[in-house]
Amino acid sequence: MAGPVRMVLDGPYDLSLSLRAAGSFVPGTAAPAEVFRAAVALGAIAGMVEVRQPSLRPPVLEVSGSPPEALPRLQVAASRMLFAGLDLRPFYRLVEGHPVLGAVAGRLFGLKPMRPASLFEMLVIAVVEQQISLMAAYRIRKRLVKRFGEPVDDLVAFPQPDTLAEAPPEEIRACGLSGRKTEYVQGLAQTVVSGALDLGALEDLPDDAVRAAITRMRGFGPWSAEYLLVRGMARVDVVPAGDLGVRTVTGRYLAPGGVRLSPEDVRRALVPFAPYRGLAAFYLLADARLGAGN
DNA sequence: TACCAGGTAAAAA
DNA sequence: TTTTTACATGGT
Repeated sequence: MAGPVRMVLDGPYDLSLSLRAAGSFVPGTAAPAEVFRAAVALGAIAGMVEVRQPSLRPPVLEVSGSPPEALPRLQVAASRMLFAGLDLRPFYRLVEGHPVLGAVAGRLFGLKPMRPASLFEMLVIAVVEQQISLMAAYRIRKRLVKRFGEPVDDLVAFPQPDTLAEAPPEEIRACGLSGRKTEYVQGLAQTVVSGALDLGALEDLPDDAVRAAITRMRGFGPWSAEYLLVRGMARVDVVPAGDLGVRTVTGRYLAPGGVRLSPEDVRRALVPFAPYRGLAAFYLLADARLGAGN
């Protein structure tokens, strides 16, 4: 293992809190971790990266990883996964004084989302999570990773597009995906392998162009495109307003009576938080999860 | 047991 | 064109 490399972030960050929040979205939550660890695909092989936070103020991160020669790339990957480039200060200024979001941001000071190492993984997760509970989706994802992923130490990197493209459909179904979702995942994998969809190039496109590129594929509707934008691409103003979890939590926190909102009402309720509407929704979801005793 | 859970495409009306 | 329906798993 090489490193650590030291980074100082712009604006507040609390890795421990962010790990706890990420864990709260996953069933069977393990004991709260202080160290972020992930397997990262590096072309033909996979590497492993670890991140620690020795100092909260100023927010310092220490990144280590293996193999040693991949440390620079692993550092880039870790920065990406932890939203290291996102400065929370303008968001906090925006919600300061808001009766609900101000209080939530105060409780969750330093919280940032986490995202998968690749947009491909985010898109597969989106398909897996369609319609079924996060609990069920998590189990299915774990089976996919175990069956098709690349082991590194005690971790497993998410399967590569070519692996899923070439896999026998029945083996993907055996992980718990429906026949239809198996077609979606393999269609995505083939589209990426063939070069018809350049995931790297998406990063340079505006939101609407990304939406169009994603929804062109069978199995990827508006929700999946918005999920990719906000969760995978850090477009913090994007909100999947049709998302059941978002509709429920925005209702609970922002609507009189606390009832689940319609997608239109979700958009209305989040208007004051532009250009951070997606981040605001994430804070509400995290607050609900963490407060619920998870 | 039935129903719901961070949707989508395809069939039926 | 608009409205149903099928899909798979896991918790309650």
